[in-house]
Amino acid sequence: MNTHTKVSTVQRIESVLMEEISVGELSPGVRLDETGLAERFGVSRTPIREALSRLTAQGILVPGEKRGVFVAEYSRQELSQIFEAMHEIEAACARIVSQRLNLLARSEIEAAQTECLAAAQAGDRAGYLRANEAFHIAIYQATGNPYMEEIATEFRRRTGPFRAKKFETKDDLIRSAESHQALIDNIFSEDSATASNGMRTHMTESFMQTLKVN
Amino acid sequence: MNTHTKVSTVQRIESVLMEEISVGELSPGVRLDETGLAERFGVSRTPIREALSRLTAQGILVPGEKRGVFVAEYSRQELSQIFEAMHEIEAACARIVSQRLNLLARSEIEAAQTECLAAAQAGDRAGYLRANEAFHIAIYQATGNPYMEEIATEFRRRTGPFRAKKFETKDDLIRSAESHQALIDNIFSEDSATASNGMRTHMTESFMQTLKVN
DNA sequence: CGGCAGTATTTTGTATACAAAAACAAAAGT
DNA sequence: ACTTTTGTTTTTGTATACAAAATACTGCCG
Repeated sequence: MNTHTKVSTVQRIESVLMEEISVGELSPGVRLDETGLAERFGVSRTPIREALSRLTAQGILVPGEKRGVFVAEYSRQELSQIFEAMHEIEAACARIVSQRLNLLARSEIEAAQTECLAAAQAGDRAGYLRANEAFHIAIYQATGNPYMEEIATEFRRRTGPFRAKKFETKDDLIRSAESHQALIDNIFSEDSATASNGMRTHMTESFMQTLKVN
Repeated sequence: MNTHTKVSTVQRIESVLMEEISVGELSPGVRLDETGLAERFGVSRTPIREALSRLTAQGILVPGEKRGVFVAEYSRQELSQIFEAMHEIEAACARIVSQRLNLLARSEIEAAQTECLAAAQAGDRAGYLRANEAFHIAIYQATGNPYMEEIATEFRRRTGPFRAKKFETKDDLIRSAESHQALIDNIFSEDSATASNGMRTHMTESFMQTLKVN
């Protein structure tokens, strides 16, 4: 449960499942099976149960009414509510960043945007998904507040499988990468209202596009 | 793990520990002991381990470097960062409520405030702590967004033991309850900027007072 | 053919056992 | 007296066993 240098079986299982969920390999609504996973990972049920229990404690999995655990799924309304909360967090992050931007954080955001543009120009979808996440995470880290980062990242993870569906064509990637520039300009404007409103605009567009493909 | 009508041993243990942590009975930094808890609850180590693991997954407990789990504690700086994040969430909640306040939510907030005033006038500290939490939770629920409610409640839980220390005398209770009135006026003003700025003022005062006693 | 009861199977929650790692205490060496 | 080594105890992580609950399947009856 608490090894620092050696990753415990529980941690390993938890990480693998989390990754599969966040990239959509394990789709919302899918049932996870203790004994099947025990065979898959070559361990007893004990660490499987612990990993599954930890993931339910984090809301990533949800228990069935009587039995079974399932990958959390969201209705259209729930997704709207999640986006609303995410919208507020992202706007707050943008405001905080605009008020305390330092050279290092600024260069990290710009480097992340450079990666986004490169992946988009190359039509590399998987690379773009990664670069897009890294771009947003650079903004959260620029807040200098790990708790803001943690919440924002958690919302990103929850919406990840749904947002990913809006990136299909090379044009989709390019359009998204280019929209980051306006966002950066707003955040770097040193005006907190401009920064948070710029992020609100960006998140509203993201939400509208996500609704279209889900 | 997922019984709806019957509370499992794991859930029971988790709830009891969570409650003890949030009221400060289990202080930050205290070590929790599997075998001691197994004796205390009259069960084997298995459900204890699962409950402890779930609480570490939620950040409520933290693993030691090599062994043991401890109630999470926060430095002054960490507490500041948590308050900053909490401040943003609470301001966002106030803004959302001011934009969509309905009669039921309004009456629930006012009823919660009535309870606060009564507990304060009676000098009932424990009652006031409960009523104060219920007041803020009524605001979160008035957002109509369970995700906003969830995050805000989580921050309240994290800061609970620290905030509780500022309520010692009857005067402390009365002052706090009276400060809610300004907050309510701002939220009910139907102006979202007034609502969020009112909440920012309230949270800033709460933070300053909390720093004084911690 | 549909519904019900009984049986078999699967899933879940927990207890217990075992082995490895970490911590502590005592003894031996310098 | 201090340090190192060895032995003992405690803690941790996992496997296995057991019992209870839930579900699926089959056969019988109206």
